[in-house]
Amino acid sequence: MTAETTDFAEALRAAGLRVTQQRLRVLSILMQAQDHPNADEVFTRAREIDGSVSFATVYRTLSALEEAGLIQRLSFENEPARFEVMPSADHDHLVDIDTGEVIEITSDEINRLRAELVARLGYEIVSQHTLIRARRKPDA
Amino acid sequence: MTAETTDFAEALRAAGLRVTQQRLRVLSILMQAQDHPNADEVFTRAREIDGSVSFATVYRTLSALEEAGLIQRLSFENEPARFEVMPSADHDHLVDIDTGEVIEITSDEINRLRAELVARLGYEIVSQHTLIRARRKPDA
DNA sequence: ATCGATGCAAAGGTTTTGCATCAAT
DNA sequence: ATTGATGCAAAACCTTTGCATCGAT
Repeated sequence: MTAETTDFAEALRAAGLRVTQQRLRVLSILMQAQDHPNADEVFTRAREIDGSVSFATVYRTLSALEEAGLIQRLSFENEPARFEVMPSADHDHLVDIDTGEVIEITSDEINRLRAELVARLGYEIVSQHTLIRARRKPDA
Repeated sequence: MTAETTDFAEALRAAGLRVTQQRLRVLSILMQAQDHPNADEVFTRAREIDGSVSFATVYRTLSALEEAGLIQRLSFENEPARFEVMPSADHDHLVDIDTGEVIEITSDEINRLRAELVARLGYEIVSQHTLIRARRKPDA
């Protein structure tokens, strides 16, 4: 077991989950991913490594990891949910509507303003996510 | 035809769509809605008025109206898409995770900051939406 | 040995689509 | 009359679930 998978294993145990090959695999796929794969893509990548992984397990694993706070589910418009390892800071996503490329963006100031606004309404933020659909500026 | 439906009719024609009973009905339902109904709820409400409206038409109509810029599709997490008439100003949604209540929130300052941020990346915002899952403050 | 996790297949819920008919232009 | 819109039913699509088996503890 590599140092990397040892870390994963500890995180899983800390969340009260059994350390299975499948979970290590899914976590590792998401940690290595440069993009934001959906369940089907995670499944395909997992299959390349272990031909016996099932669809059901991928879905169950993704839900379990989400509930354990290890990964985050992203709900984009009109497409299956995508996943990413839990980010350290709240960040949002910009989708290039022409290429489909996803860019992560962060603004502490916006986060602060939002928290204030929500607090004024008598609420506490549990989670938040901004989806921006944008197009490259032609004159950029 | 009431003044209200005349307005709808003009909006439809301006969008290059035929003015059908079904479209007027769906638009009218969304304009009167105090909530953010999903396709199924729109269908049910339409059925109460016209027993012949079909599911397929509701979905096709919602997509057509969205493309025409008359209504907006809201993608919440893990639930079917909801719809609202196109708002004059960009606004976001706060979902009370305990009651399911949806509250509309707006902040010109946040919108401005976001536009700036996106522009700096060389993009123009096509649409944007923030979903905040929140819980009432116990000590509010 | 226990009991949670898995794989398979089948079902569930939401949305789309093919096609004949209808109705707005 | 033309052609887009509708209704119906069937399919597609994404996700969840029942159940027998497997494997982590």
